[in-house]
Amino acid sequence: MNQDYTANAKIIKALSDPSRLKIIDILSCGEMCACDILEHFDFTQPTLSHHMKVLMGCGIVECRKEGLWNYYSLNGTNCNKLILFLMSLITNTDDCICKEKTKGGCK
Amino acid sequence: MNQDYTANAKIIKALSDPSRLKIIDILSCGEMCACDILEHFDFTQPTLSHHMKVLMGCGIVECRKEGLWNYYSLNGTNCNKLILFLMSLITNTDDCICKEKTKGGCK
DNA sequence: ATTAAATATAGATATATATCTATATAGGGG
DNA sequence: CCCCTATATAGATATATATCTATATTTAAT
Repeated sequence: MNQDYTANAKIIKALSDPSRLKIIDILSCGEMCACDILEHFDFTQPTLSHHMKVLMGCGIVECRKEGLWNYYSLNGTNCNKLILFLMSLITNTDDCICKEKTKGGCK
Repeated sequence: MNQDYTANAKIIKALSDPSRLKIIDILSCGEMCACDILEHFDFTQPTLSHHMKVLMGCGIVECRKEGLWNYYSLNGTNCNKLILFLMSLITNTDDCICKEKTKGGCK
């Protein structure tokens, strides 16, 4: 399997959860500490910790530690790369995996 | 949980698999029947059937039946909607879920 | 040093899913 | 009607994951 598919699938998988989409939405306003993010949700602190780990594991979110607090923010570059990947994926480009259509019968 | 998050998470989850990303890439060239898509993969026909069901279930792929063959194609409108959702998600907009940053301490 | 607060980790559980083999269904051709 | 091909479904299995409770770690303040 092409490495691009695998690497981007990991990022996309990190975004495939409603709670994590909401976290991304929250962080789009700027950096925020975990305890303030948590107030937007009904789940427990360890669950948020898990979600943040997933989002950081794929490079879409970064963390700045300051005293007791973890300040999280979006990695804008990686967000943009994901958008560009998806746009190129759905766009018929010259280097597309298939060269010709199959209209009029298979094989 | 906001309905947008849930609905889009379902679409994003459908794209969170390397094989399904490859299928999207293949379909970006135009419609293709299942048997021809299958030739790009090592897994079995029922597995492809499963993947196509997932991709259709979220509205990102459509199917046109013709005789024995199923011709699959991307739903361009829904692809575009997904891109737009992601772009609005990572962009700090007026209707963002959080109104102010938390610089300088939490709570 | 003790305490309190923020976060992380461990372990458990329930659910989802990617894949397989085996079988069923459906449509076309002879 | 019978066979072949394309696709779907059923059922099994192994793995992943979202969540919880309980506990550990880290850092600051007193």
